[in-house]
Amino acid sequence: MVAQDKATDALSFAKALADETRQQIMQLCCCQWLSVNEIVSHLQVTQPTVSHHLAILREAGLVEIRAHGKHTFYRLNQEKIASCCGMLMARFAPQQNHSDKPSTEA
Amino acid sequence: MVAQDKATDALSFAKALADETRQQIMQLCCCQWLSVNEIVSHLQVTQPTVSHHLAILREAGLVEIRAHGKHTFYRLNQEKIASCCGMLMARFAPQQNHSDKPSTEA
DNA sequence: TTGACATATAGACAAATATCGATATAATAC
DNA sequence: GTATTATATCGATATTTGTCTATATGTCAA
Repeated sequence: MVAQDKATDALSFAKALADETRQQIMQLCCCQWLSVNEIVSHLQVTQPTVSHHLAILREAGLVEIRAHGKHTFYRLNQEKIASCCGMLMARFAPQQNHSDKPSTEA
Repeated sequence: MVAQDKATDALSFAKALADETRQQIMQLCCCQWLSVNEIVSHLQVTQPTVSHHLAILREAGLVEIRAHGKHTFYRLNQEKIASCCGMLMARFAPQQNHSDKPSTEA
């Protein structure tokens, strides 16, 4: 597995999060394994749409997958979420001094 | 100032981050005040495009603004970034036990 | 006031994407 | 085997969004 650079990680993480339906899916399968149909039954979109969003979350590494007979179970990858949030903070909210005024102040 | 609900915050934060040009802008004005033209000079897009992205970052509360004569200076709001990242983690990566197997396991 | 400069806004257009219905794939049940 | 169920993929479409040019707004200098 080749590590992506930080910028790519930050972008793909943000893009994966940037949809309301995907955030709803993430809320649903946070802390529990759910099959695709179980997820569909909680939302107002069709099964293909849910599969599409799950594919995006999967490619971003934000969900774990487990096949079990006819069913495929998904669960949110909370560790990945935590590490991506930490990466975002390190990238955009470093804890260091910053000036309080524009440098070109009169 | 009316507080948005968590879901709205999480979505607008993610959407604001979900563009490469905006992330470049955020990198540039992290820890320093920059005028719009200074930002433009570092990027490969036009001034109106930068203004457009700054408006999106502004609406999400991710940048601070300071007018100074003809110039308008922007700086990344690192505290907001940190709080939004914390909110995302609380929402999608709560530190609690979760089962290791699908509940419907045979 | 006029002109130059800095930024924002408006409108058009193209690219990306969220959604759907239809269908393919795969596993189980009969 | 066929039928049924669960999920993924395909192709079309509508919406969103990023970008541009043109222009408006606002500030400063002469």
